[in-house]
Amino acid sequence: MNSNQQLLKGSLSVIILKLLEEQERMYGYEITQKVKALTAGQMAITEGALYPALHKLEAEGLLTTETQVVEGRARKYYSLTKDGHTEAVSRISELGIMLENLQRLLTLKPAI
Amino acid sequence: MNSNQQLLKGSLSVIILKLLEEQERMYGYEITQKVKALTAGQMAITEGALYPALHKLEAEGLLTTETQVVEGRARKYYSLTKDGHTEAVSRISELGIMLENLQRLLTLKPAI
DNA sequence: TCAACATACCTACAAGTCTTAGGTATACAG
DNA sequence: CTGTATACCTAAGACTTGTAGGTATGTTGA
Repeated sequence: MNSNQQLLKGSLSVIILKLLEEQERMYGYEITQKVKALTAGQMAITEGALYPALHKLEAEGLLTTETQVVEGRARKYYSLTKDGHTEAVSRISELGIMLENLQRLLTLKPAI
Repeated sequence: MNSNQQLLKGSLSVIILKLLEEQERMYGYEITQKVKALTAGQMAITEGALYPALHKLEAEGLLTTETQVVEGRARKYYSLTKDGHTEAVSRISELGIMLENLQRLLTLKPAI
């Protein structure tokens, strides 16, 4: 089970919020590709995790959607609401602190 | 729910393995205190998560235990087995990569 | 032509981890 | 003698994610 593509709990929704902070509108498939590209294929968001996460963020009022047909295929674009932006800033900062702490723990030197 | 003390899924067992890499023998309560100290109180391992995690690592053969009474109280010391050491090295490296990827994603600059 | 692959969405179920909320017991300080 | 720190533990539930499916269109190459 522990392929190195596994995500860390709680990070997915923050990643989504972060990507939407940097790019006004994104659709699901685009998000999976972007993450793959940005991590040189080392991280992969599964669709079974992504779509429910998107729907949850939408239900929480953090995202709005707009469906559009492009090249014969339907795309559902997501963007941040005002609340979404606020939450994004807050959650990104929290996760940042968490990552710093984890990195500090992992780079400990033995206290002889 | 989202107190900033939340852990990231999968990180707890790696933290345990890492601490035991740096310190031969540790007991549960000691681990909770060490993590609190090393992160300036920003991260707290709950006992409800820690003890099951320790038991699981032991069941997997990565840790061995030795109980000892100190100052009237029983302490259960955990240390790495040979397999535990191997797994520790591997999991620490994997989590490191994951943290790097997450940090890269979180520190993205907008691509105008 | 038609098979395979990329694009694009979705859900149900299971697996797994963590939090919450308890429990027991000893030592020590006020 | 009450509260706090130390020290262990478990059960139940919440929550997130992975697995494994499903549908459908467009493109590419054999």
